[in-house]
Amino acid sequence: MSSSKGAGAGSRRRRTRCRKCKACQRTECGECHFCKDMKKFGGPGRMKQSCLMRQCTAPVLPHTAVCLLCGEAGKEDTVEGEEEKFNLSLMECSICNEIVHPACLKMGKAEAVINNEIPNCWECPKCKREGKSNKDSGGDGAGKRRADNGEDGVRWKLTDELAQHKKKLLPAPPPMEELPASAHKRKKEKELPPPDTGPKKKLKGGREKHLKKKTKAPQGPLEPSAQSDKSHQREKLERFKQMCQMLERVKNSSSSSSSSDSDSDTDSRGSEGSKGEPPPGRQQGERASQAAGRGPEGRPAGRADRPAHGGPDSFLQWPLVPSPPKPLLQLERHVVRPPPDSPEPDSLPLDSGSDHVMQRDVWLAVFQHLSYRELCVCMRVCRTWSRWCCDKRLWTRIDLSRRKSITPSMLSGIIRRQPASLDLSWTNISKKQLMWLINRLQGLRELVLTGCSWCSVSALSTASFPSLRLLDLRWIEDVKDSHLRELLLPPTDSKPGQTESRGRLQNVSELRLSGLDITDSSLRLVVRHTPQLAKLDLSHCNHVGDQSVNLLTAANSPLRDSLAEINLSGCNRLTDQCLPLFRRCPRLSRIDLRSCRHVTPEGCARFCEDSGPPAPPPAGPPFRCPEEKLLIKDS
DNA sequence: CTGAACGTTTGT
DNA sequence: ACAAACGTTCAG
Repeated sequence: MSSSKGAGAGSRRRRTRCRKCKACQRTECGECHFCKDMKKFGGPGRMKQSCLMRQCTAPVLPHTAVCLLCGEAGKEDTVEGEEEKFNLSLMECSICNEIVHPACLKMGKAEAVINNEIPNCWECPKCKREGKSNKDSGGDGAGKRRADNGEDGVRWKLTDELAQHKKKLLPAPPPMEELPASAHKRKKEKELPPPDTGPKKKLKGGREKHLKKKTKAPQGPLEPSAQSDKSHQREKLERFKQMCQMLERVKNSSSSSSSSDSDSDTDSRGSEGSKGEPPPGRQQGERASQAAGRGPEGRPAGRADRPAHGGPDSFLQWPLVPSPPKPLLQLERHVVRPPPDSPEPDSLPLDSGSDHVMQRDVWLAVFQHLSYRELCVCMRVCRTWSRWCCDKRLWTRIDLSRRKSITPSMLSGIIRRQPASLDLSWTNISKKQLMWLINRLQGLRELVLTGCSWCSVSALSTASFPSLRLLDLRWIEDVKDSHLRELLLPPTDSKPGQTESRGRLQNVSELRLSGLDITDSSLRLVVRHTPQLAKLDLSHCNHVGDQSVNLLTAANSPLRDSLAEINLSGCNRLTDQCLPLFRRCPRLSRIDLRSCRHVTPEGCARFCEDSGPPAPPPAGPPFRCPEEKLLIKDS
């Protein structure tokens, strides 16, 4: 086969639509060459090209792209700073085609030339240092560089130059004859019942046209009509693209004060930024945001029924673009599919044609006793087993904690298995990955994100989790009150008539916030918006003090009745004064006050005395209050 | 050099 | 499994 595949030094990676630029949001014109070719417009469908009016102006790297050096995807949304985002984004070199994280390159980036017209595109320092350029191939010595130009940027299809360049660099691939015969023989033949042709329709069609041309343009002079036609089309296209880009630039400079002129990114979703999303980085942010969809909607509007509600849409609209607001369309990328049912088929087909006597349920009963590793082995046995072994009953807990990176295949693997409990702690999962996941795990009951960065965790603020019972946000970096607010408050877009004006964590019964710098203002929100809370972990929260306990246990706090366990270990602002407050909570059966410097064993002893039988000696860890209220305290 | 054709990748 | 469409090849 063509060697065009290997990850070898910079084989070309196909780019894909951004889905956000003006062009992407257009509908097909139905009139250009390519539209006319499409089956839907009555054409033969041979050209397989997108409508000229829809040529994306900022094509992005596909989701499957990974860094050549470290093998990981773009991670720009795991960090905050502009520069860090850049360093962790994937950049594709327009010369050597390699895709890398700038951070993974050992060399300084000073020499690199960033192409502002195309997301995630640069001339890498390596190529620059070696003095390579993609112009030298063109034969026209006019050494125009790609980054400055207007034109090259507009023509994002690098095909011409790069193709030639490639031809030069790589030895021509073996001719690999495709006999014309083999060329026709394709599966689609059956779908092509064109009136006049037999088995050779393709060929014929092609030739027909060419013939036509020939007859029309005998030779010498280029046929004027066709020629001008084409150039006209192309001109139109280029003008259109330029316009798109200008629009985007204008928008960016006006909507974001960011210095970077490159943000083709802020484009369509710019207006949504009003929701308090962290500002996207530079053009690279494009990729992330497109993937993430950045739906501001609390709920990732399933495509199923989007009642044509008028109001709330307005804030989604695109300020500069008169065309009908389509942004919602993009959310379709996050369509929430129902978790797969028990994987088909019901029985195991044998080579003989009959079915194995043991049916799926029986096999599942067997599989249930296997470790995850063994299950994975079974999945390689046959197709049917591969499906069965993904049954969500076999994968109720998936633990990916401390994985160096979360790869696309892991993500899809998770979705296939629909776990009830997912542990992603101490991973560098990115926001877009997390968003992608949670929108597809509507049955998730436990989510552990200990030690992730808020940049990523903020993905939670864009979805709702009706099934979630346990949320673990311990030791997340950089969490501010405003962040938690975003997470805890009900989605602002909840419709007036909707009963669902409730918080996202409505049904959460266990919340772990250990190690966060949250203040009472966040706790108030917790009180209000997690009414089912039975277990609360606030250990090592520096700002938690007696007043916090007062809040949690106040008469108007729903938690007063729901709380069963509270962990306050390491909260050094707490004093003995908080102890009596716990008596307000009838269900409270476990209070962890270890390592609370200002809570004294004596105080604890008094507390226990008051609430019951004799106190134990006030020393020697752990100190336990021998009552149904279990108070844990060290010396 | 151009554009039709098409294998192949990408996303759903 | 399928639809869309990217990038390359090759006839003209």
